[in-house]
Amino acid sequence: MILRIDAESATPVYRQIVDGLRVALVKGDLAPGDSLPAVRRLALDIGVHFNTVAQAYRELAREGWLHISARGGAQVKERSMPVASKPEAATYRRRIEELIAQIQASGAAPSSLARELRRIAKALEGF
Amino acid sequence: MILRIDAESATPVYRQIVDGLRVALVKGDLAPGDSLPAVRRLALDIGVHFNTVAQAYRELAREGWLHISARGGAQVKERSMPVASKPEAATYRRRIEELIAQIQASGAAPSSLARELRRIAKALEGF
DNA sequence: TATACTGTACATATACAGTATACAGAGGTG
DNA sequence: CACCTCTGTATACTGTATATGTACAGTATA
Repeated sequence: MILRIDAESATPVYRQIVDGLRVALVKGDLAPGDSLPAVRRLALDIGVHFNTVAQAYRELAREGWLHISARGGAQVKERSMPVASKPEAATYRRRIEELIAQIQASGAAPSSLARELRRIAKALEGF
Repeated sequence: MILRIDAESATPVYRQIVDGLRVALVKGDLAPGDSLPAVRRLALDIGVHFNTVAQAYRELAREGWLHISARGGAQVKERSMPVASKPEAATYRRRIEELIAQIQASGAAPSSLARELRRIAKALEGF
């Protein structure tokens, strides 16, 4: 389980878990049918309380990614990608721009940043 | 002052203010020497307490964007872009991927998303 | 000095994050 | 069946973060 948690970060741990797992789910690294580690197991690995992991699992279940059961634990659902409303670009443009501005403000070179964005854009075309 | 606040959002208001202003600062819409609205004024406009705005201003001052004084209020500093350490792409790659995954999960079409990323990348080249 | 404007400081109410602990459900094994 | 062991859940509790109310201090101007 490749999942780095930054205890210093302002974003809460449970959301770091959600974010990290969601990336794996969207990319397909976690495929339908796959089992996730038990909450106590993952909690031990990343050094938090198991309830914090459980909260993250519940959030992903709420989003439709996981199916949680008493014995089987958390499993990736067959119907992975939720059937949400297709949002307009304007809806998420601001959020991307805010993140980019934040990264730029931290001193990242615009050219390097642009390269990274193109790389991700290219990867997206594969879908 | 174009600054939309979403009271429903999970991200706290003061950080929405910081994020929104930082975009304007990085883009240059807020240039060195410009004065920001008084805390009570902006607070009235967006419908929050002025202390919440003050907290946002202090955060941006801490980042080196603003100079705050008793009479002059908050002004954009000459030395806008902070002299931070140039972070490696790997440092922020994960954060971008997390945001993109989140947007994808909400149902955004990858092609539309890729187009948006390229647009931002192109804009970055201008710097 | 009086006034009117800036941002600041501090106490408070409330919500959120993380943990400890006890619990309930499901399946295996004596 | 009784028991054990594994799963996630529920509740209570502590500390932190957010937003506000109120009082204050600094600064320019009439």
